[in-house]
Amino acid sequence: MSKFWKPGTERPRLLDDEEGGVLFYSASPISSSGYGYANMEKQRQRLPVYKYRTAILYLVETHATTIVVGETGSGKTTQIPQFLKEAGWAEGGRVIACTQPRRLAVQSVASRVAEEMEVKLGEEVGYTIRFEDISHTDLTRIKFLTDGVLLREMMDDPLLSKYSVIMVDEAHERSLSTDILLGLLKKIQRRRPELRLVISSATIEAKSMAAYFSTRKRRHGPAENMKHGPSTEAAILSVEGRGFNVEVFYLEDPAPDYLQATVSTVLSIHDREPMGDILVFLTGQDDIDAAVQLLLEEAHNSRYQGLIVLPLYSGLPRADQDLIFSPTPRGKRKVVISTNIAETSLTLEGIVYVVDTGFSKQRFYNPISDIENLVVAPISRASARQRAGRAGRIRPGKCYRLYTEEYFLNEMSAEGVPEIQRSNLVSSVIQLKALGIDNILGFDWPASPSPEALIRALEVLYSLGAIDDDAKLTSPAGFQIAEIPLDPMISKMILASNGLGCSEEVITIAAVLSIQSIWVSARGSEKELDEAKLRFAAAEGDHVTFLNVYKGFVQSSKSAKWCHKNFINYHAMRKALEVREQLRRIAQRLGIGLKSCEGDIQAVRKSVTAGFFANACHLEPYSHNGMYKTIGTSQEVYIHPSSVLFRVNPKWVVYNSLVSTDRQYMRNVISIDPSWLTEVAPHFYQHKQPNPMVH
DNA sequence: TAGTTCCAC
Repeated sequence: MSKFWKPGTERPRLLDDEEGGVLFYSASPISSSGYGYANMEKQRQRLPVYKYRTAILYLVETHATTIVVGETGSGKTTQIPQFLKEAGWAEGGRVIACTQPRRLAVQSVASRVAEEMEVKLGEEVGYTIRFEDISHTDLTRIKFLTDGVLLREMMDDPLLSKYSVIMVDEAHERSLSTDILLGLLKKIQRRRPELRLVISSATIEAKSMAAYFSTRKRRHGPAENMKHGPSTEAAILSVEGRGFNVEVFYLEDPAPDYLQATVSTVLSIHDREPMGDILVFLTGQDDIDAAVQLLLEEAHNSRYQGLIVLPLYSGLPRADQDLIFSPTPRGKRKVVISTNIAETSLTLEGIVYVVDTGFSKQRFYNPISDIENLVVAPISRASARQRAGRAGRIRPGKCYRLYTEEYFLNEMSAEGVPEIQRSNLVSSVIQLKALGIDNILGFDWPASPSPEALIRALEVLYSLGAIDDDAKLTSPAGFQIAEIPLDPMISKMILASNGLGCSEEVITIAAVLSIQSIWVSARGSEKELDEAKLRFAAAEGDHVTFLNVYKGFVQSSKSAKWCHKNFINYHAMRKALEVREQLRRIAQRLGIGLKSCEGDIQAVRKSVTAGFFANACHLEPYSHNGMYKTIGTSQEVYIHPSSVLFRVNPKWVVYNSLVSTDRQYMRNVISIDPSWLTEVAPHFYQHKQPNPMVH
């Protein structure tokens, strides 16, 4: 039995014990199915946000920016856009926008609001996400969209002039596109004082967010301007949520092995606590598979019968993910072992117990080495609170934190590092350039990225020919690269394929590169996967292999069965088709004629080189273990074992990306002729001539 | 012979 915690021996803690933030109210819940007699309007009135209707409308009327602090279940996302519409903010052809970081949220919130307003989705209430525009130019008054889509809309309409109010939801998550959007909206406000912003944020961030939106440069215009316009001080309004109390327990002493602590805590809950499902937060597939294995072994023990153990992570095949949502049979207890996908992206009903290991995998970017790393790191207090909240959705719950209270209060950071400070910024910088933001280093960000990361991004864009000596977008290349919604290196590859007569093929490659993985990696069938890969493997490398897979998929009439037989992820292939179709349309708009090279693979390889010349590597002479060195910085790198070129080790290669584990591994590799480097990127290689005589 | 949280245009 676990020696890490003792039920009943610790003082129960409510979640509002730190920093004075009231996080969960124990008001009685309302499920949408629980009140058969209540009509939609009555349900709306029961939401906590309803009693703030007048206050919200007053603040939006009188303030340029209103920050609404609201916890899960407050109803802010579905109700505030409706309040605004009812108050007239959508009159005169104007539109109310509400952004979300995730596609799924956009879809579900939009259909909920259309239902409440009793209108057809896509007319008065609509939504837009990538690949799906369910909105109507003339009819739609409330529009839900991802923040990425709204950023794209700015390319056509930089002042977002059709919107009267823009609500940015989940701003506390500090995703890359949310932060860029906030920075741009602040700029737009200066030009459009009539625009209103509503920003939904979590408790702790609210003040710094308000300060960000309140600092306004003094204008030289007449004072009357300020008198008649809305206040430029951001208003803050707090709305309680409607979760249940969640009791939080901490370890008395730090756990030496969080995997073991997880297993014993789960078994202990199963042993002593009333029925209710358990959600465990671990870091990645490896940990999760190991924990599932350990628990399944225990489940054979008769004491622990009745445990249904399920893994959950994004790479899991769809059918396995769906098991999570099947109802728990009577007398059984479901244990879901998940990555942080269950923290925000997926909501599981029926969870009463949460086990929080205090770690997650996080991306970190080093602008000096230009390498993005995925590392296991401690979560923030905000994340810990979010995880705990997952236990309080259907009734009062319990959260077991596998770390000490002292650690939580004194060691954990209050907030995570915003994504913009952890990422490669090449895509973001070109997007800002395309919107006319010339002074990238002076841009007023909600959280400033490091100057090194910005400079590195500018360097990459310069080497791609996307910006000139004055750091201005070049015409037409820079504008075209910005227009294509992909990594600029991939966009450059597509542009180059035009002149080389292989745009058909290169667009396919670009589509496949932009999705996670087209292979099915089921545990225990690695050998079969490798065999399947060999059926498609091309001597030139992974990019050409993708072309073979795509061809086979199309020849099979896009069959799911064919995919299954060949260890190919059917859903990934469907997505690749969608991306390909979008790229085809954009290419046509840019005047890139669709042409097939009819098997002239050298043209394809040259196009890849034209985008990824900066990732060129050569095999170390006399290397026995396949060690390569990068041309630019002479870093040691190796071909990833999942590549078809693994152990083939051509002398010269370019790679799509690096992953760092114990070594730096190149993923998606293609062999090249080094003379192409000076041919496709003379400006880049004129001072560092790759020497074809190395071998 | 390794193994990747998540999101998005």
